[in-house]
Amino acid sequence: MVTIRDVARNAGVSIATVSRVFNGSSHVSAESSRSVRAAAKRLDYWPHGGARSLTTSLTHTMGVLLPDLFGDFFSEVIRGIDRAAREQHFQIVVSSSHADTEEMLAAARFMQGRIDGLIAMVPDKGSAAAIRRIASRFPVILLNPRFEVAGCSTISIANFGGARAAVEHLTQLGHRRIAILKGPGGNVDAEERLRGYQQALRDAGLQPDPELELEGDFSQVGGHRCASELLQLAPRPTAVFAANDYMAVGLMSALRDAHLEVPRDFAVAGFDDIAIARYMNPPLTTVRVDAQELGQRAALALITSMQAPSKPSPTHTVLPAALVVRVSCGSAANGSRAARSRPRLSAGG
Amino acid sequence: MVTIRDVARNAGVSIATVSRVFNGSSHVSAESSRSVRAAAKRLDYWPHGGARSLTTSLTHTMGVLLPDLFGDFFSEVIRGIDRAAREQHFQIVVSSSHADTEEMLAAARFMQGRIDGLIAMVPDKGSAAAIRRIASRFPVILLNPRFEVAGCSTISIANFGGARAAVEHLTQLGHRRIAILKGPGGNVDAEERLRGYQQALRDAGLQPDPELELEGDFSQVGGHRCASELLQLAPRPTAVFAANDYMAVGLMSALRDAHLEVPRDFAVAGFDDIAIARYMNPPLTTVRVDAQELGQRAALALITSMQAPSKPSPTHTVLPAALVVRVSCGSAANGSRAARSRPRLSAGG
DNA sequence: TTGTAAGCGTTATCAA
DNA sequence: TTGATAACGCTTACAA
Repeated sequence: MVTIRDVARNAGVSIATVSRVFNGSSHVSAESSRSVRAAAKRLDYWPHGGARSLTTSLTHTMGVLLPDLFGDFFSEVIRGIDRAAREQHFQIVVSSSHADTEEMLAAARFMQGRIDGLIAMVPDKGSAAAIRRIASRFPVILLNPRFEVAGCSTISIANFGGARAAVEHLTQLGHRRIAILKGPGGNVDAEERLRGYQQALRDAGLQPDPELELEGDFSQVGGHRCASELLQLAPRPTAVFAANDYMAVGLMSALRDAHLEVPRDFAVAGFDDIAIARYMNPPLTTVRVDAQELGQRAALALITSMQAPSKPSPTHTVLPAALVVRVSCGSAANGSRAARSRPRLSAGG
Repeated sequence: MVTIRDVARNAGVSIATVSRVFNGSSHVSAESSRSVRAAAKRLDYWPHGGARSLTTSLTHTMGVLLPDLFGDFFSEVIRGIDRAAREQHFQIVVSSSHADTEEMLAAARFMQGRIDGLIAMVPDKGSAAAIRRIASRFPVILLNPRFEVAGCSTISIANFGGARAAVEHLTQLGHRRIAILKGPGGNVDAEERLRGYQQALRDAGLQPDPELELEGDFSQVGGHRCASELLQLAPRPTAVFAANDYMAVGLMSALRDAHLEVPRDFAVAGFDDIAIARYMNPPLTTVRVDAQELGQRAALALITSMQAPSKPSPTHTVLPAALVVRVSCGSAANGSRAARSRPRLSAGG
């Protein structure tokens, strides 16, 4: 390995001078600068990032803790983080799928001394104490948090508002018996979307009915599985709100297998607006969430808070979730030809 | 920040002893060990990873260089890497979307001293020299490479064989005029799949026709856009092989808009077997590629090569791509009711 | 079994 | 403008 010492020797200067050249110090003669650069090029010298950050205690790296990396949503979040990070000349170290709090803590521990700050998405409430411990060591930005952590900025998605808008769309189309495919138990997003669903029902003078709340798991397979359960309900619902698009995809496929037609026999709405939603058959009415922006904002917030001279007071951002009306909910319940509702935005959570 | 020195002082021992306790050295008395652990707990001591790896010159981290992070494929690759890495107690630092070779090189340079090895996916041939430079500093595993780099192990996907199998499926169904939606120019995967398509045609005694090779870009929008071009071809093709599933999705959506039915009016085959392929309407016949395994194998290969006492000779693995027959290609060309071909595997590249 | 001290490859503080 | 040299937080001979 070529070190700063080799370059110094080769250029006939001290290591301090080499360091100065590479860090853009102005107090270097043109002559020295030239010979240092020449030597570095000759030797193909690459500075050792680890050593550098040991002295500066700046790593120019941010950690990312996610529950999983599966599917459009997480990949878009990471993409957003990566994009914003690169623009600010930051790298990211990613760690996901922690079986339990202990494993998550181990990952964070490992990052100690390798990152300047952390972006964490922790859907599990039991990890609050762990996050607090982590947040006492470096700046932490929380994504869609279930809990408050003193001093941590948060960025969330308007799960409640988005779900409410989707279900309101269904009630306005005349549907009275609307089922929901819930997300996995204990998941914040799932719970908030369920709340939004229930609120929209109440807003329409309907009573939430536990029988209509089907257990899902955010997966296509899960959505597919729910279909039979759905079809056994009596009287049969006329509409379904799937708490995410993957479940809607699975459900619609199962309905097709059962020779049921969407939206004629069932209105179906989803959540997330995954890339293929608009290309589905029929195109899926869903709630758009900008996962990439979630990541981007988090990265920017983190960099801001790391570069702040004193610990800034935390901010809490909620990204809007907008209803996107396509075809899968049809125009009106039970085939009656009511006016088709227009696309509308739901601004808050 | 609590350092090893604080723990030593608090426990009444030297820093060497603290270090020994944390590194599981046997030459420590039970008494010392106990008091060190107690002190560490009291102070909530977390070792500084960067400092540790400076002395050991082991970072327990691997770098990942990808062209992008968009879509199912890359997210599954990262997921596979992350999974295998965690099992071996490795972390990953990710960097993607490098506009040019210079930017990619900068990312690798930045990683110097922070990683033990690198997994790189570089679809651009012009980066060969850069990769060679990188590979001279630490072990590099190449994913789907376009070029050879001395000493680098590679893991690829059977693009050629998979595409050939898909198109062979179409010819066996009786199709004679088969178009292809090509991937972006300069992309290895795209080029290999095109080669496979052409070979399958020749195998069936058909002459590849440039007119039938439509320019695509691996995106849904691109697939959608190709539809009109496709429909203007005279005589009109009866089948289309899309070089990836996203384009197939966009194409099928456009065909639907044009009141054309798949597979009745067009047989459509894709490549990748993305998560929703089986749930599409109609379910998509495609070529399955295990992106996660690609990542997993790469991580394992990297760890193996890093831990080898001497530089091991490079290996070149090709992951099979298996044809998955669903509905989108129908049973026989032009509505004739030929026997439906069975799912079959294509083993090689 | 323990402690002292010499690194690891940098940056940063002094004098010169 | 330069060069010694002391950090940075840790591991690891080597001595005791």
